[in-house]
Amino acid sequence: MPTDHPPSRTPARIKDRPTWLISRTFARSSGLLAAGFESYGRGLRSYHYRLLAALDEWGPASQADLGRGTGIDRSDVTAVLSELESLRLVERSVDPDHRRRNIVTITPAGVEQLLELDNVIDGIQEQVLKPLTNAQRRQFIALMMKLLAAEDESSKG
Amino acid sequence: MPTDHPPSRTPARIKDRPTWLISRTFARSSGLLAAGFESYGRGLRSYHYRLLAALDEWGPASQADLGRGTGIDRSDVTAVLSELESLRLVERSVDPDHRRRNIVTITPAGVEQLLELDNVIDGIQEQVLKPLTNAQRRQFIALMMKLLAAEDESSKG
DNA sequence: TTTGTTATGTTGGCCACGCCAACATTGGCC
DNA sequence: GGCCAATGTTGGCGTGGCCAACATAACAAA
Repeated sequence: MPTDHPPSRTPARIKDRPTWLISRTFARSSGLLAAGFESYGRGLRSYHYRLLAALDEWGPASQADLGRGTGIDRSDVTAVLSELESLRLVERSVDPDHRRRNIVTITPAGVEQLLELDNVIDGIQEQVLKPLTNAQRRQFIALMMKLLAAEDESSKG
Repeated sequence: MPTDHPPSRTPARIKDRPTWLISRTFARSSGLLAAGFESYGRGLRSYHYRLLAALDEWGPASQADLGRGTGIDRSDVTAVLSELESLRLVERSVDPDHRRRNIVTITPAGVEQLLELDNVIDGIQEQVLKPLTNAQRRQFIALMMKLLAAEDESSKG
C-alpha cells in the first residue's frame, strides 16, 4: 500500500510546476487505487484489471494482441495471465489455426470479478475527484483528454 | 528511458476514467522528464534534482530534514546524497553540535548544475502542456492544485 | 522447396520510485 | 545512570514499465 507521504515543504522552484503537480496527482490517485485493489484481496492489481477488461470487451484474444491493445508488455502479459489463470478467471488454449498462439478467454468467474472491481474502482474515481465540483471535474477530465489526444493519434497509426 | 508505449485501443470502461487519464498523463510527463534528465547525462534523476533544489532553497540541512521536507525516504536520501557527493555537487559534514547528524551543503558546482537542470525542466513543462492553450494551462494547474490542497493541509499539521 | 524473416510466448533481467525494517550510534530526558 | 527518540545506513520489497534472448511456429522469397 503506497502510503503517499507528501513532502512537508516542497521547494518553490518545484511546487508549482505542472510536472510536479501531475506527479503528486498521480501519487494520490494510484495510492487510492492500490488501497482499493488491496482491500479487495486476491492479489489483483491494475494489470489484472486491465487484462480482464480487455478480454471482456474485445472477446477472446491472443496474448500478443492483448499486449498491444492494453499497452502492457508481452512478458508482463504472460506473467499476469498465469496468475489470472490460476485464479480461474481466464483460460488459455492453443489456437488451432496457429499453434504458436494462445487464445485467451475470460471465464464467467472472471466476468464476475471484473464487475466487482468495476464497482471498487468507480468508488475511487469519486474519492480522487472529491475536492472538485462537478463542473471542475468535467473540466479536469476534458483537459487531460486534450493533453493526451496527440499521443492517442500517433499510436493509432 | 520510459518509452511510454500507450495502448492502441484501451477498453471503454477504462479509457474515460479519471484515474486512467491521470495515469496516462503522468506517464507522458514522467517520460519526457526522464528523457530530459537522461539527455543531460550524469545519471541524475528526479530525486537528485529535488534534493539539490531543497538544499539550494533551504540552505544546509540534515538528511532527516531533507527527507521530511522533500517527502523522500531517509534511506533513499542517503543513497542519492552519496551519488551527489561523489559528483561533488554536495558535501556532507558531521554536525558538531549533534554528532549523529550530517550537515549537507550544496557546492557551487551543485548550484550550477541545479540551474542547468532548471532550464531543462522548464523546457519540459512547455512540452508537457503543449496541446493546451494558455488559458487551459492555467485551468489545468489550478485544478490540480485544488485536488491536492487537502493533502497539503494534512501534511502541514 | 529450401532459406530467410517475422510473430509468438516465455524466461529472466533491469530501472525508477516509493516504501519498510533493523541496526548501531548519539543525544536528550527523567 | 537508564530509557527513549532521532539519525544515518544497509538491505529488502512491490509496482509499473521496459528490454533481450530464446525456441518454436508460420510465412515469404528465392
